[in-house]
Amino acid sequence: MFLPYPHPFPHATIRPTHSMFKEPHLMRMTQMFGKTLRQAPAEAETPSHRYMLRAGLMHQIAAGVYAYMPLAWRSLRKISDIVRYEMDAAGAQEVLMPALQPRELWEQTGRADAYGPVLFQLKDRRDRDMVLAPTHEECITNMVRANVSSYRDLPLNLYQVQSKFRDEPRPRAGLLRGREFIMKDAYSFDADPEGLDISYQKMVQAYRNIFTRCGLPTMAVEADSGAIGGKDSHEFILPAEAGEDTILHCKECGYAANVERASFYLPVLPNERELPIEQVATPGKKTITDVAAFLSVPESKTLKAVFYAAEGKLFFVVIRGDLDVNEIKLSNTLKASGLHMATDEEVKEAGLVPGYASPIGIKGVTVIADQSVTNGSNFVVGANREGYHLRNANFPRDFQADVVTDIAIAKEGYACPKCRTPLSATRGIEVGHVFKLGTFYSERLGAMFLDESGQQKPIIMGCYGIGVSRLLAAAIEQNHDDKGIIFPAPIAPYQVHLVGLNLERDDVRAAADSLYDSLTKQGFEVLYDDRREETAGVKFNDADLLGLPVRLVVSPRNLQQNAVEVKGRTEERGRLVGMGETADVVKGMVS
RNA sequence: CGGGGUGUGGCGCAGCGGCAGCGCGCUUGGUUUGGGACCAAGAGGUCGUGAGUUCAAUCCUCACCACCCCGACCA
Repeated sequence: MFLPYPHPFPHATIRPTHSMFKEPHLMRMTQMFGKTLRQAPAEAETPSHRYMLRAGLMHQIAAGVYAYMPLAWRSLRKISDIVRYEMDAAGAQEVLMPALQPRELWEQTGRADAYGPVLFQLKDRRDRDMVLAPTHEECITNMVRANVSSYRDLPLNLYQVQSKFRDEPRPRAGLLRGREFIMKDAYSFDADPEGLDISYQKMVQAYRNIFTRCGLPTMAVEADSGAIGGKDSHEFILPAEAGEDTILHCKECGYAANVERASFYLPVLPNERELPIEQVATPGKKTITDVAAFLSVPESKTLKAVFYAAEGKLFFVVIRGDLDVNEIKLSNTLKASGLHMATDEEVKEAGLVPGYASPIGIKGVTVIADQSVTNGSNFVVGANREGYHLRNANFPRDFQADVVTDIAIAKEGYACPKCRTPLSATRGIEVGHVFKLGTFYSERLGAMFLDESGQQKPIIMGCYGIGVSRLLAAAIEQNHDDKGIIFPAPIAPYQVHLVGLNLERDDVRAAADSLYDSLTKQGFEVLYDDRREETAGVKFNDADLLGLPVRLVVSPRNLQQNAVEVKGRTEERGRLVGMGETADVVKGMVS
């Protein structure tokens, strides 16, 4: 092999000690692709979106579709390397699956329709229906089916890190909700429920390790498992203002749940003697607030009637007046798709009077009661007659329900279901989600195995996702100030931002070059601002914007003392360190 | 899918029937140099697309497209 030039990376054989990258990680700003913007593009509002565009981390190609530029890609690689390490450590094996799949595969599980318009669909040249995979349960189950046939092949855990596609109704906030995004998904396969419990717990622990190692503390909360998920499901939430999820948690006992699923303790009302029912005139009083005030009773002594419609049917929902319906819980109870609040017309068609509807004497409509109707007595309810309500309605004396269950939404300040301490609310970003899937996919796709007694059984599955690209955005969402990004050290694109000032001076440039060289040789990842034409202010502002953990300044002023200024991104001001001690000081800051 | 908004140079914006402008960025030369320097000279635009009105359309009308925000939705 004959090289006409000196090798461009003379340190390629040096093994880095502080970096997870095996290749040399040299980068001078004069060479780096991507530039910073003083003003963020107008379309970006969320901090992470604005900073990622301003700092030259990514480039938008379409709504919810972005190209990752070198800095973002380095950060994403660090995240996915941590993910890979922990998944491997937990015994999972990495695979890579196609994004392009036949629609037929999705028809076998019924999810082609279930996903609806969110599923990207296309045709190949032979007019065959194809999809871009939004997730990979079908694909992996199909693959496992062909390769697992005995309990001896189990347990098994396979994972992938790759792009997934969802035609979201509304892409949002840059990488927080994209239509093409990078996701890590792991799928576990077990012979029995106990095995699934173990696989699940291993993944939960791996997730805690991953987020901790990324420098991103998350909370694991109980989550709604949706229509297909099994009984257990947890989300990993990164607290941040821009988050789309609301979490209720108890500071006393640690209970934490997504509001979609959170329950709460409802104080027991004193048992009253049931009084005879009576009608009262309540002209023009349609809302619970009005009725309660008009009759001088607390809202907890009223019952609220709410109507929902789904799949052409009307559902009469009764809940205590001081509570509100959680539509997700309701939807899970009804197992109906397309649930929505019924219109006044739909209500009238069922022979009911909006504003004065009553569960008493109702026929031909499914009645769902929140369990709160059993907590309290002598309620005020509608009389199903314009302008009238009934006093002293009692369950089950005066009305019955087809289902009585928990369909109430929890709110901040309500009592913790476990210890009765008032619950706190936090907004957060869902960065991970684990499910116990059960046998939904294995049954439909025929992924069976023979157990020890020779009996054929469906494999029991779990799935475990981490939004890798979303995690990057979430990290910035949680870690920034008015100057720019504040990267947690483990996922920063580079560890050190080396700023050279007055580089046209030979002595300064020589010192900065040599520090860059030396740190790089020792395995540090250094982004070297070697631009001669930019002023100090520009360089400092770019350093703040890019948000690398450590900033080093080599300048004539510092050089007089044979020193380098060292400043952490979050520190107010830097301190001078002898040139020779720089590496040790930096090491302490990034590890 | 409903409501709202925006499309003019790489980014931020102004212009509003009659020669397409400003700031930043970019190029060249010079002066500067520790928190987004200064002077001078330049390069760069099918004014989102199509149709219509008009002597004349970036501007008015209509349709479409794209992007953003709120909501619905988000296994």
